[in-house]
Amino acid sequence: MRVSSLGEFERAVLLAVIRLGDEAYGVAIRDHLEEALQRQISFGAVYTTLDRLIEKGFVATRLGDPTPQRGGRAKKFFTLLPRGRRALERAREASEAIWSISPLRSTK
Amino acid sequence: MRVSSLGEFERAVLLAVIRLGDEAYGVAIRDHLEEALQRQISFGAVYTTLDRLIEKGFVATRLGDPTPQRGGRAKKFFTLLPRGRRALERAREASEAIWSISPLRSTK
DNA sequence: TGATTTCTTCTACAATGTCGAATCATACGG
DNA sequence: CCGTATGATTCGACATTGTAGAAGAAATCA
Repeated sequence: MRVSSLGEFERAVLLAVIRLGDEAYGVAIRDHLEEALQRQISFGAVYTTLDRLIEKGFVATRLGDPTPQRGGRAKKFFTLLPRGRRALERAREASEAIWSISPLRSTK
Repeated sequence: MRVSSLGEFERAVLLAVIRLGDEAYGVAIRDHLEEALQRQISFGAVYTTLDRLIEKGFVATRLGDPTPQRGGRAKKFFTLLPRGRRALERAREASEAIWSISPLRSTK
C-alpha cells in the first residue's frame, strides 16, 4: 500500500491494544482476540503484526518490570500512538465506505 | 486463509457487482469503486480480483453481446453467486466483530 | 542444575492488494 | 481495405498483509 494503511487483522490488534489498556502485551492480546473474533489465532500472527505496527509508528512499547513475579519472561507492553489512532479512524471510514456500496439482501 | 474468506478489496468488488446489477463489467466496476471509495483504482487491480472471485466460486460471468455497438471489445459481465453472498455475510459479521473490540475515542 | 512456566523472536510461506504494459476486438474515416 | 482511435480484458510482477510453528530467552523453584 502506497500510504501506510491498515490491514484488517492489524486493525483488530490495534483495537485490542486499546481495549486492554496497560495490560496490552502479546499473550493477552492473542487471548483477547481469540475470544472477540471467535477463532484461533497463533502467537506468531500477533507478534508479527505488532512488529509491523511498530515499524509503521502506530504503537510504542515499554518493557515490563525487570522482575516479573511468577516466572516467565518479561512482558513487552504496547500502547497506541496518535498516528495509530488516526490510521484506525481512516480505516473505519474506509470500511464504512465499502459496506455502503450496496446493501446485502436476498440472492435474487 | 484456511477457509475461503474475503479480503477487504474483494468485498468491495463483490458489493460493486451487486450494486451494478446487469451492468457489472470490469470498467464499470472500476469506475464505481473509484467513486465510492474516493481513491484511484487500476483496472489491473479490479480484473485480478475478479479472477480470484471466480476461482473461489463467488461470481459467475457471461460474455456480452457478440456485436458491441460502438467499438471496443465485448464486455464480460459478472454476477454474484450464492456462495459469494454467504461469504459477504460472513465477512460483514467478522468486520463488525473487529470494530466492536473497542470503541474509538480520545487519545487520552 | 534441571524442569517448568511464560513470553517473545525468527523463519517461511500463503493470500491479497495493486500496477502498468501488452493484447484484443471492433468501428470508422479515408 | 487499411490504419487508427476506442473500449475492454489479459498477463506478468511485485508489494503488503495474514498466519503458523518451531526455536529461543528469561525467570522461578524444587
